[in-house]
Amino acid sequence: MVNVRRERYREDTKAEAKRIALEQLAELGVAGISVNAIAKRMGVTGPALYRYFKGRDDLLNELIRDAWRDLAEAAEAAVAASAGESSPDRVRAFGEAFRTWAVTQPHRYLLLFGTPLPGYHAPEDTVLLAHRTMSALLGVLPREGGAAAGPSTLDDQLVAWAGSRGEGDVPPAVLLTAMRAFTRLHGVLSLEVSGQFGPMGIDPALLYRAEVESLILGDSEARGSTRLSGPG
Amino acid sequence: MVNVRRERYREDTKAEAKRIALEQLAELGVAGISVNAIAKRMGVTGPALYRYFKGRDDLLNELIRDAWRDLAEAAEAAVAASAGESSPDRVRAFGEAFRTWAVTQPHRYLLLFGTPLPGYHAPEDTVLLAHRTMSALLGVLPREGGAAAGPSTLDDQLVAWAGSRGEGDVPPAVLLTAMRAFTRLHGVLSLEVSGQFGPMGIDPALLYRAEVESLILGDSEARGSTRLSGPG
DNA sequence: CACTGTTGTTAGAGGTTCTAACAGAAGTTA
DNA sequence: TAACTTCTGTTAGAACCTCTAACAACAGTG
Repeated sequence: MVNVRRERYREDTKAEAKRIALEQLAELGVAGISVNAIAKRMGVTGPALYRYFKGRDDLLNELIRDAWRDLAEAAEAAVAASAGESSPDRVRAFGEAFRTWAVTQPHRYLLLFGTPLPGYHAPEDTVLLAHRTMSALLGVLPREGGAAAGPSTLDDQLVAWAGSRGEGDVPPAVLLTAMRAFTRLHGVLSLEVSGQFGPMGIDPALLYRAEVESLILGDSEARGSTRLSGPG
Repeated sequence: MVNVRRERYREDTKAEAKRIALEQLAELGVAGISVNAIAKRMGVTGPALYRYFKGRDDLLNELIRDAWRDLAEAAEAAVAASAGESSPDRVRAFGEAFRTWAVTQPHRYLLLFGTPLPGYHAPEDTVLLAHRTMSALLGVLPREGGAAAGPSTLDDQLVAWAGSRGEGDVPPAVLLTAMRAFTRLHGVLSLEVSGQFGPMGIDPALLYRAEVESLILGDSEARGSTRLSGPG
């Protein structure tokens, strides 16, 4: 029998350290996460925490992995909750869940999508967790014809990527749509959580929803305002 | 006569410090920028540099301002060089310039669009420099009808923002197009420079160009693949 | 009871930002 | 030229940081 008691204590200690680290992250960003300060707040000396994390980077990597898992669960929950609804409504549900997750904890969103840690390379399990969010999005997109979607090179890359992730049956057109949906939503969210809209006095939620609708409508409203090349 | 000689020496010293800071930024990110290390590399002791920068944050703020100016100049150059061409071609030119600037110095792009420095609030002159890039984009978009573009609230905010920046004559439809163009391009670039496409094996340049074309075509190709709501 | 592994401690090396007090050089003015 | 002011550099030091090493105390096991 492996000492389950020690194991549990160890998990609790790590969890509390990460909880405090998230508070520091919210307050002063990644640079504000200090192993020493966490230890002090837990009532132990600095080096004690090095029994639980190989180093500061190890702690940060765990925070990143936790965040990816958390985001994936939020996306999957929204997708599951919208089961049976129309594809547009499910895309809206995904979009709302994605944005809510981001704006309620912008520091965690930035941990995933902001400036990467120097030298960071996502380990395989983290890549897998990150893919789950994309997979949730793929689940609510309609499966359309298998015609070529974009440049053949891009199509090939998309198919290869999906195949390596166990989604080999998704046609490239849908993969491309998912990818573009993701980059568009992220484009708004990224600028929002990094405060770029602040000085402009623009409500990013409206812009975000406009982008969601544009994806759903296939940008048909573009004929009215977004289209750059006129009829003449 | 104000001491022009000292002034020049002072500017040169600051410029060299910032040059080294950019090298550190490229190598180890913002966290790798050290006033002490810069001073050592310049052959002086650490505190000497505090005669030139109030503190580390002051140095970082200057790097940010420089980057915004540099980006604006790149965008303006592309727009100027494409004078006389069609609007779609000018949008392409802007898009290419924007992307080239970003991918040739990803650390600087991340300095502007990545995780913001904790507590950072852009001073007015920096906001102005940031706006110049957006202004360049506005310059290559076709001026279309003044019909309502998005939700009236958003339209109002866009008009108010443009008005405060001396672009009161740009109709909201064009402002909205510019804003959406910017978020879409940034969406791809952001994920590219933060390395998110790496594990996917996807070439972001192709995705980026697809987004540029989608803006130009008013997403008419959406009927083929991107549209989510089918005809039936 | 003895042994092993885990968890905590203190000490310390080497790094950081930044302030204070001081020395000397450069520029200005009488 | 001499005196004065300003600027630029120095060293010393406080207060933080990460992380390693050596040691003590504890928990669990044969």
